[in-house]
Amino acid sequence: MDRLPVCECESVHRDVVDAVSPQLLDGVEAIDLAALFKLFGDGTRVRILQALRVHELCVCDLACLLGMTKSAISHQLKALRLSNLVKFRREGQNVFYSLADEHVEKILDLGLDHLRE
Amino acid sequence: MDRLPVCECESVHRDVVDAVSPQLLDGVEAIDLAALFKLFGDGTRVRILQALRVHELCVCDLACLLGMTKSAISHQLKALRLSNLVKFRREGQNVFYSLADEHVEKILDLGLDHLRE
DNA sequence: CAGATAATTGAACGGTTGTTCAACTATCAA
DNA sequence: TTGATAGTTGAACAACCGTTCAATTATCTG
Repeated sequence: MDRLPVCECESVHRDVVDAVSPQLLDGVEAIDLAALFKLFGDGTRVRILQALRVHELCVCDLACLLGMTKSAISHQLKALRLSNLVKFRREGQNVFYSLADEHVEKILDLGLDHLRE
Repeated sequence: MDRLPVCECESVHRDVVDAVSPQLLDGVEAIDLAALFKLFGDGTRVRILQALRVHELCVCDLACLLGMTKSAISHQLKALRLSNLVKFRREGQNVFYSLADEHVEKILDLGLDHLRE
């Protein structure tokens, strides 16, 4: 992700480029935004998130629903947790997960809208 | 992405799981949705998309704006093109790219909203 | 036609990432 | 305390992904 001023082009549209340039996402913002969407970019994680829309669930329930090991689920939940996409509460031996806020649902809905045209 | 009925858990919450199960994304849907978000999950691609919100741009312009080679940009544009996130028109030696529809902008905005709390 | 620039493509390389496996912690019950 | 179950963690491995590089196609100009 270098920022070298590489520009081999002769016929760049200077006026347009100059107009767009200040509205670009800076490096940090682009990386943060990409990191957010990256979390939605995995089949297991979107299934987890979609399931949590319906009801809070423990790791066990999710493993059962998705037909995967608790370890695999737990690893993905950790990623979602670290980015504040899900929250959790412990109750005895169980840890129940739920969606952190309504942004998550809106993003899922927009994605589904796009797929279904 | 197997679908083996692996469930090591003894204390699954049957009622909840049975209620959530029919509302799960099926395998294909989850993969398609993840594939869509995966395209937003890269710093270069989100910068390209954000730039195209402002004005249509040729490969040359984008390479200049992002400080990257035309080859790298072109590879990413191909991915965006294949998933109908951008459209393009040729004009002489230039190929101008622009966003395919307003879904793309909405998704970017929701992501930015989330980052900025 | 030949030459120059814009853009695309495929192979290859290195870094990232998701799952598995084994070990570990935490909580409850006897 | 001991044993059982829920959940977490780290290492390792394979699969995936983004950039680079070189070669190729497309278009315009002289």
